Amino acid sequence: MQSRSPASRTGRPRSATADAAILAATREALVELGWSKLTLGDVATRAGVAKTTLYRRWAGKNELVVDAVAELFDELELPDRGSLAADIEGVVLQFASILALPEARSGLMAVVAEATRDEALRERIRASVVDRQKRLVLEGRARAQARGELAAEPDPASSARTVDLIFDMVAGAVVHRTLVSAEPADEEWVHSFTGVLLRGLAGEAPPPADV
Amino acid sequence: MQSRSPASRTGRPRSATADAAILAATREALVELGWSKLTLGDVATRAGVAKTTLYRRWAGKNELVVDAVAELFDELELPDRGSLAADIEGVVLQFASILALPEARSGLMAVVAEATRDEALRERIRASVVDRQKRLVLEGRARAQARGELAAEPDPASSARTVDLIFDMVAGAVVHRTLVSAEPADEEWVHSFTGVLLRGLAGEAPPPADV
Amino acid sequence: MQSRSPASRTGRPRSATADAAILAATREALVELGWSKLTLGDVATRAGVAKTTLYRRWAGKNELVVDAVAELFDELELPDRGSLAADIEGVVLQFASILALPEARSGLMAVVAEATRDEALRERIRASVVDRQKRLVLEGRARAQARGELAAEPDPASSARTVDLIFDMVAGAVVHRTLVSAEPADEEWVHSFTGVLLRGLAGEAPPPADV
Amino acid sequence: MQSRSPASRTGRPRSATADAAILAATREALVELGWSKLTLGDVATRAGVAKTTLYRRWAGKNELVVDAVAELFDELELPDRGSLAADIEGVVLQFASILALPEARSGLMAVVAEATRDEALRERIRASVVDRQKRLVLEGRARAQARGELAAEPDPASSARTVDLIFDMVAGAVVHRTLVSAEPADEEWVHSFTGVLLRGLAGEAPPPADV
DNA sequence: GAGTAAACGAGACGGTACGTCAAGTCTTGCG
DNA sequence: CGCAAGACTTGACGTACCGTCTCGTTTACTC
Repeated sequence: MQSRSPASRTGRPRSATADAAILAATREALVELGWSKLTLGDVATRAGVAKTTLYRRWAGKNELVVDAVAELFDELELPDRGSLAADIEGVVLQFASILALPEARSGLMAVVAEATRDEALRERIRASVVDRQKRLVLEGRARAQARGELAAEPDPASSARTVDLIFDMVAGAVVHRTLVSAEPADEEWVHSFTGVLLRGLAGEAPPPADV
Repeated sequence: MQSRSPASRTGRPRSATADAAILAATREALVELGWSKLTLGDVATRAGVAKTTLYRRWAGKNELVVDAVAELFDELELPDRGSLAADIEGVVLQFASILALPEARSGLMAVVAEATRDEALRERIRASVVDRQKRLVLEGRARAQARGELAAEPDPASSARTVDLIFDMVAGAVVHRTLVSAEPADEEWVHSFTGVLLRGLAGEAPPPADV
Repeated sequence: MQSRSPASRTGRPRSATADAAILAATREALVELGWSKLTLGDVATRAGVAKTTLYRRWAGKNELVVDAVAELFDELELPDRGSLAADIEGVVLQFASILALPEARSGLMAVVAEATRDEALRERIRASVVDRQKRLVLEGRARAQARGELAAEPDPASSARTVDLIFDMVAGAVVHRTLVSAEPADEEWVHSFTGVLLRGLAGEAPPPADV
Repeated sequence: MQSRSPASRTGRPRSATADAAILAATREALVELGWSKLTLGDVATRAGVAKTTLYRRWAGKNELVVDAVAELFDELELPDRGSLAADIEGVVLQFASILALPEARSGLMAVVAEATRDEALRERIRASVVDRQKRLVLEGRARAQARGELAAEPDPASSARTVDLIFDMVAGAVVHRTLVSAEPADEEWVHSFTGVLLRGLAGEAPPPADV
């Protein structure tokens, strides 16, 4: 999250509870106010903390919100449901349920938007949010290959590209459904989505003539 | 965009050039400053217009940026490339090229983020950005069905659901690739993406053993 | 009040009623809002007149208010009450009753304050407000000299100085009483004031021991 | 001037120098621009202070100017010149010399005008400007009574009324001479004024026939 | 268990932008 | 050309947060 120079061993140590209180207050404020009306002064007040304490730990609103939202993704995991399709549906539903939380909806897109002009922020998001999800894709694929549902990809570079592609497709679709179309990514939708993802558009409907 | 009561026929009419100047200035400022550092006062100055003139036409930053970005999507069209796959690749590339513009990158995600807490804004985005793209999906599908590449869907409700799903998948994947992964949605990527979209994950790689 | 070039004889003539309506609306606004919150746009609306019409006649707020307030002083006159003391009391009470009107209180001091930095405005005030009152002082003195209550002053320069002095004393005292001390200049006060003015401080109280 | 709750002992203390700089800047701006063109933003800039700092201490232009002008009256005092007439001339000259300052001319009338619609402002003016002067009248009268120039007034209520009357007459005359007539209240004028004030109009000229 | 160094709360500080308001000017079309 | 309507530029308003800076106070380590 944030670290102090290892040399500083003297003086009063930072309050551990303050960190937690600030992140909780940030999420609370995100729910009530949304990203754009969230102010650091207000967060500090909610957390029962002085503004300086907050600035001692985070550089600004962006960094703070990334950390606050990232904690929501801690619980993601991939239970083995027996088949690739079921595994995908499971993890997509988990992802969708997080995006349904107002604190995530408000904050996530906003920091992504900010990150278009801030490389460090983009890296922070990648490290604390994206990679945590991408790990599940890797895990799911390995499992599917073990089951024989997917062939092994020998070339590591091409393999990485495929993972990235799939991840962009999964995460992108859920995000777009949830935030842009503003419709719930419920079980029915996830099922349809998984169908297309696995079998393609053509395979979805009765098989085409030839192609 | 914005309209006045049709009854108001008296008084000095609004300057038509001002509108265009403001929207152009907004895009310019988006490129240089990005969403969060864009200020309406600065936009007004760039447009050679008073702040009040700007506020007379738009309620705030969000509405202004939506309109400014929406104009970028005016040029989208779907040339007939002969096959569904080629059509998809064509339109996805067009979409990706717009998202590659800095004025779109900076602004689009931000207004979407704002829209999570503002129904009217969400509707404005849908009307001026999303629907303009969704039309292409409809058109492409009709063409594919005419070619026999896709079967006709008799049930209109299910048909609409399918269009929405495909649209979320296409737009979401491109957006995620471009803004979150921060990698270019170039021809190679679009080709891979189209492959998965049409034939599914399983069909992408060399066919699996059995299943 | 204001004049147009005598050459302009063509075109639509100015509405005579507009002038009266504007001045009346100005006084109404002075009562309701006071000087500082009075706006020309509001006056125009109250008068049922366009702002341009107002600006065509007056240069600004100051000039307009002077004219609006000056009309209040039109009615001042000096009935012959038989003695200098009674005449003074009469005119002072008249003056006080005008200053008791909210439209005068609010506006008069404000334009005087503005006039400290605007020679033309000061002249306008002098012409339309001050001189109208000073005339009464002259008249009253002539009458008193005719009655033998005051000796004639042969030197015209010294005579003018005395009139100015008396006028400053009378007007100043009433204004200060009314606006700064914020107490009514009622009959009792006017009587005491007139006593001091005519007989002096020493003569006011029972005569001092010696001196 | 302005005070904070005595309990507030925490937090960064207010800068003492800022207060002085602001008041000085206010007087400077009054001289250069006059009341109506004085803006708080400009004052803040002149004082090298942020606008917020200014608003933290004063509610608005009126209060600020009253305090800035009030400081000019700090130096008023009443040296014993040996006779009532000489004392009066002395203090009136002092008062006139303050009113001759452009910072006082511009500001004082304007705040008085504002005070006609603002009880709190009127009280503030009374406390910081008027009472400071009225004290001198009281002192002068006591001294004159001690000298035997004036008889003691046994009734306290009537005594207070007399002081108020004299004060309105003195202050009103000087103000009117200076600001409305826009003539200097120089020694000659003050001498004439004192003559009338002490001996009355009748006593000023060669003694009238009878009365 | 005294000293010390950093964290802490409070809140003032210099800034920047906000969104609004009024001033005074400039088109419109109608009379 | 006068006039009502209303858009226009300009510039100040008073507010809200920003991120920084004192203050005086607390709290843990260290000697």
